[in-house]
Amino acid sequence: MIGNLIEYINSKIDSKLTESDIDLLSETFHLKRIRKHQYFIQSGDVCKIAGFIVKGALKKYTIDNLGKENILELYIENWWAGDKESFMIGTPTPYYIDAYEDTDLLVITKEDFNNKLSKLSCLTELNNALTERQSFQLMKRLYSSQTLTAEQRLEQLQNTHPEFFQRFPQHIIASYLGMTKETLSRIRSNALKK
Amino acid sequence: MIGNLIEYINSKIDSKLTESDIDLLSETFHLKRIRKHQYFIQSGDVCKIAGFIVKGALKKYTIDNLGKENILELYIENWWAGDKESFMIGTPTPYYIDAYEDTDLLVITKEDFNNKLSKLSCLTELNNALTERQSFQLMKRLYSSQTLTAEQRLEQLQNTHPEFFQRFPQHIIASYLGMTKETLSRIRSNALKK
DNA sequence: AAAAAACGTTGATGTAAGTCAACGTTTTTT
DNA sequence: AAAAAACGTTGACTTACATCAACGTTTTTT
Repeated sequence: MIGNLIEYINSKIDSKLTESDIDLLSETFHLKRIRKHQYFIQSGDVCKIAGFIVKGALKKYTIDNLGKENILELYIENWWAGDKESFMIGTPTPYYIDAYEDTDLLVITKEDFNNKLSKLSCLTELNNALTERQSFQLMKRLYSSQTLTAEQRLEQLQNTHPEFFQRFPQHIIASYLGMTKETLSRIRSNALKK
Repeated sequence: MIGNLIEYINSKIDSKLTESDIDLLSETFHLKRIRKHQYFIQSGDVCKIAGFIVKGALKKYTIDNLGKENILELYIENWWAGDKESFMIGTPTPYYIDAYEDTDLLVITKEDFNNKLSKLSCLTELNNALTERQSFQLMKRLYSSQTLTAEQRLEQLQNTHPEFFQRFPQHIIASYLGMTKETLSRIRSNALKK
């Protein structure tokens, strides 16, 4: 289990993790299993853990006053799940995250993150790099959301994250793209006719 | 001029800048004046400088194939202007940034940022904190863009950034909010009738 | 194996917001 | 002071996409 995390970190940093780094990681991260449809976090929670996905798939969303899910992020293997703002600052999260497949996570508490992992400078750097990357991608998604048509947004997602289409059903993809499942279905059937 | 930057940094960090820190900053940042309508960066440029706004107002936007501006960010005093992705990674920017008012910036080159400022750990930390904050805000804007009506988005901006309404004309605010100037105008006149 | 739930599609209809165009007012330029 | 540009508003019309509803298929649960 922890092997996936080690491999992931090594692939993202310039140096390599030492034996003692790996020991530290092994005793700090814990396995958490979530079955399909179970929550990882719920709106109102303070997000006290962050999780690295070893296996499985999750979705992050809000629920509006009509009970409709608005999906904001999709997560699969080798991604981090959680609400970073709530985790870092300690504010209640407005989001839900639940498992779309049975999922294995390696989780870490805020305390361990602050106390134990701050010693691993490569991890702090990795965290910073990921935050930065996340912010670049959000900028692009915001731009797409404001300026592209539903059809263009679909095409873009097919280019940037083709794997999502293998893992999530169409109505979830549609919500992630900010459109209804009916619209997505019609776009696809029109595309076929061409 | 540099006083504004010092004051800004001191207000954002836990400690205070030392005399030698201030000397380093003074010799690293340079004043750049941009007159109204001039570009700070243009699409295709590699963004080699980042700028702290001492006085003035700028807008960041793309231009679509019909020549229409899509405004992504608005900047005023005490903000940083630039395309961070292009600045950090060295890729050509897809954005334009130009001055909406005559603007004074304190700018720093990528080389100086890497070589000189890496010595100031408080600045690296500030940079990381700002990136993180930026990413949280982009998440909220993405959510708003995908789920709120034009009217709700306007109301939200009036709460979060009332200052924009003093500094930018309505058609710029409208574009920033992802709607047309006509829609914004109609929303406001409807709101008045209530 | 049967029942229930989840999923995807299609048609009819509704609507929020965009487009186009004209016009008055304010600001900037010369 | 005159001309030009920028700005904001309003009306008529269009459109992309949402909503509502029904139905067939596939997957999951029991």
